[in-house]
Amino acid sequence: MTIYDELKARGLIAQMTDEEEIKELINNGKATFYIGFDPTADSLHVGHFMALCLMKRLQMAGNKPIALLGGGTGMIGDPSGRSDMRSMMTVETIDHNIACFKKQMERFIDFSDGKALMVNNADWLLKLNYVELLRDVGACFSVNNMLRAECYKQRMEKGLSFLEFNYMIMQSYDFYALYQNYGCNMQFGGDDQWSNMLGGTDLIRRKLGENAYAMTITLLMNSEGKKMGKTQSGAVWLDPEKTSPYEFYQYWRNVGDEDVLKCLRMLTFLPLEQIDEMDKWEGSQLNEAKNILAYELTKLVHGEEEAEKARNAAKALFVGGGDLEHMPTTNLTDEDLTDGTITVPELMLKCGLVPSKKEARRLVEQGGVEMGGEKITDPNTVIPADKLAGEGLMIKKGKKVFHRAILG
RNA sequence: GGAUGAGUUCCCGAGUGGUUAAAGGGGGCAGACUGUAAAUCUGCUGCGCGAGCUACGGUGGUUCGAAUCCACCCUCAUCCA
Repeated sequence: MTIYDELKARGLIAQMTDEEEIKELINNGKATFYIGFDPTADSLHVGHFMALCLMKRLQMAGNKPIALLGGGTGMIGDPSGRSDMRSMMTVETIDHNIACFKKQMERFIDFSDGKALMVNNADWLLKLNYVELLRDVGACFSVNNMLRAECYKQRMEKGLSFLEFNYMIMQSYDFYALYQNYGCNMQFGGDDQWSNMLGGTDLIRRKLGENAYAMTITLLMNSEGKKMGKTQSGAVWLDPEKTSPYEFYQYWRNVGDEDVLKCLRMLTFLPLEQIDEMDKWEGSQLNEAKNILAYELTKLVHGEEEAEKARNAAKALFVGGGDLEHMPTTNLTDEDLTDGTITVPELMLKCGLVPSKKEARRLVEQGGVEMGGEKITDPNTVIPADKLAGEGLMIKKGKKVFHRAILG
């Protein structure tokens, strides 16, 4: 199976400029392609992870990836897919985020011996001279066309600043620069990047009279049409400090029935035959598919050891047996106690299980809290220190949030 | 630069001097049912044990009392230049 067919079979391909040419390039390892990552946060998330997987897949097929860090484009902010303006980031934030991205990418993509490159568009974008740039590439862009681009159209009502309007030009310039300096002939990106990417292939054609290609990958949406990889408290991060391997595992363990197979195809490296086999499963059998999905992804992102721990913890908590050692834990000290005791709302707050004590009280009143296997019925219940000693106290919030509090 | 309109709690959006921690919806959380799924039904949804405190773009003011009235400022949209 060719890499192109595989990508297609996994449902990863959304749009592309020239199917035949692209097939030819990537199937024969002739593509030098780039994917851009704007440093909008201090960790990569699931969307980035898909892009990294794609890089890896194409790299394994002999193509050369360039990871482009958006130190320059991050100064502007991509309006694509947003209904409001991004808040501007300071240079310090951008630099810090880039450093974080770098660390995470290196774990995932092999950058040794020039097998892949990592470059920062700050290196060329920041030194551009305004008038020079206008004369150089400004004439190649039609404002009429730009306004027709989906990413701007959506903003015509809410408003679009000139700053953001220029994002497409910056991204197009990136492709143009990479094409000239690194022989980069393809760009990949999320489907929301389509118009920005076309800007680049157009620019290369107009300026150099040459062809470059673009292909987008399907955005990972759940069956309700929402972007996956988001929780009510924000993104599912790849940084274990921001989203623990256990939480990460649980996120995937809890995807909807309709979404499991899609996720397996798009996100894991499991052979397609195996996934097709699982496609026949139905009903509660799908739970096994979810276990596999969660395990595979945790393994990819956090390594086998962490994946095992997360799986064991989940097993212990939901099924019984297994060890409880790796469940989410908060260590308390004597200072957290008052006269050797702590109230239930306070304890839950310290464990980060609730945003406020009020919320904890509400939960208790609604019968959503168990401690040490017993339902708490009175919010004023006081927990003595000895219950928190040793193995600690197991707290259950709702049906599937488990936490352990240990004193000392 | 001119004219008009808007900024409300996580989001959308009602409210236009006290009875408003603020209708309604969405989202979220909890309970029931389940398969750690979906759908459905029920309850909750600013903080505080409480007295109470903090909130309606910002700052001042009028008033016994303001999200609601006044002044100035900021931000955004629409039309005109």
